Amino acid sequence: MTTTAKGGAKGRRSASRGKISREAIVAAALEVSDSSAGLDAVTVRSLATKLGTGTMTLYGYFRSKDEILDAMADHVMSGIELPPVEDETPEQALRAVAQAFVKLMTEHPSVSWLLSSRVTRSHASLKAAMEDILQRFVNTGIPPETAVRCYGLLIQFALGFAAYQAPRQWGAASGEDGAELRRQQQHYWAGLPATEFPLVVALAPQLVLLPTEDQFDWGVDLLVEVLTRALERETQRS
Amino acid sequence: MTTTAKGGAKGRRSASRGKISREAIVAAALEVSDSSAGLDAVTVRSLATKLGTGTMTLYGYFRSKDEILDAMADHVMSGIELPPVEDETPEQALRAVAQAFVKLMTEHPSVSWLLSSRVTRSHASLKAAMEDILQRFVNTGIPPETAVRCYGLLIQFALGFAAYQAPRQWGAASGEDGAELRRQQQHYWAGLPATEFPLVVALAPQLVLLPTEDQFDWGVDLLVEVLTRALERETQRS
DNA sequence: GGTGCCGTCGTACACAGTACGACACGGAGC
DNA sequence: GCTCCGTGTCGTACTGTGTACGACGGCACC
Repeated sequence: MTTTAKGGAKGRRSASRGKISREAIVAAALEVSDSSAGLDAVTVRSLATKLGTGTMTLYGYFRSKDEILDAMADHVMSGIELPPVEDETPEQALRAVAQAFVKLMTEHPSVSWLLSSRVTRSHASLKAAMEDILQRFVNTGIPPETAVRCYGLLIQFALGFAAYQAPRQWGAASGEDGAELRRQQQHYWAGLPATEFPLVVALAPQLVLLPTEDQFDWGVDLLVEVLTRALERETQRS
Repeated sequence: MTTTAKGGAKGRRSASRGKISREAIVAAALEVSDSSAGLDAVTVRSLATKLGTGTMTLYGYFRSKDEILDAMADHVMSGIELPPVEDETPEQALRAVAQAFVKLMTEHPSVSWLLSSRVTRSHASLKAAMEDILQRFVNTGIPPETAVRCYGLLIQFALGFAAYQAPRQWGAASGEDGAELRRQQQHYWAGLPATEFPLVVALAPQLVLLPTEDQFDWGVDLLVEVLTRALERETQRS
């Protein structure tokens, strides 16, 4: 390490005085971002006042705000709950991982944004999750190279879904509920000139349903099916 | 319209004096965000100086910076190039749309972020594209409701892929090239303790390839295959 | 009882978006 | 012709952001 890095080290001697800690900061940040105002409300100052400290105190625990965001992604990712591994078929494994991901996303909607920019960034629990998931896939007989691709595809799908869904939830949290928001959106689409946008107008009810659980399940079903099929072909060829 | 909205109207009498216009602003913004510095570099002040005007002048053409970002997404989306429609199978249509999307994303990498938060936002060319794509799907015999789901799934996949890939490209643009970046990342993964992360270490070469064109094609192939299969089942059941 | 170290945080700076109001100009009316 | 006004331009300033600097104060150790 080139810099002295006295501050960010994890070793900090048991939080000497205050009840403030890395964990407390991350918890506060997640609380803020998940409730109402979204990621934008996560501000160094807002976190500081929420924790009852000065702004600059936080910089004793993190070198920058970006590091706080990383820690948030890290923390959320570490909370991924995979059902215990027992004898699994590839299909079961794929589905379990997909569902665990989407659970994560719906619990921390705002963090999907973080993750989509930070999955590649390397941190402890993130890596651990990656290892776990890959291991799980390989255990079911999926060839390692294919396991990587499955991993990528599933994450990508889950992230895309969450990112697509998140704005609605934010809107919902900041006032009206999701159903009302959908209703408005539907009327907007339905209100377009039918001669110009016949399909959009006709399919308005379906369009607003795009970011629903149903849609996600549909996608997962499809993905799992095709992945398992591809796997079968692969294994039986070799 | 409740407000007077004298400024933002499109009608502005032919840009009276300067060569500045809505289009010029959007073009400058895209130029900035696509080159080197990414979306963060798109700043009202930076755009103004790039256009040789005062900062506040831009607010005569857009009501807020957010509106500029919307216009960027709008413009990019309007540039989507779908091959001419002729007799298509559902599979061909799905593939064509997927490829058009990813082409868009790779041409304007930074904008994938915009789109993933703004696809649902309703603007002219965005809607037009949606209508076009839906129409195309329906023309090949895909039932309208399923067409909507295919649309959602493909967009989601493309956005997820682009978002996953974009950070690398940014990094690449701001100094080293992509290959070098991948090499570093690979060594990072390979350098983890092998006892703790055996699979990550072993699969480092594959992991860095995740955000590659190949990976995208693989995903598209899978998606298209499974969608067409689902379609066949659906049509033959009814 | 010093003495030094380290966590805390008040202050300040650069930069973001944007509201307000002054300025300058081109055309309409006399 | 000059005046007046609408409209496009933009200088200034306000709020809010992330963060560097340096002063303060309490604890452990000699």
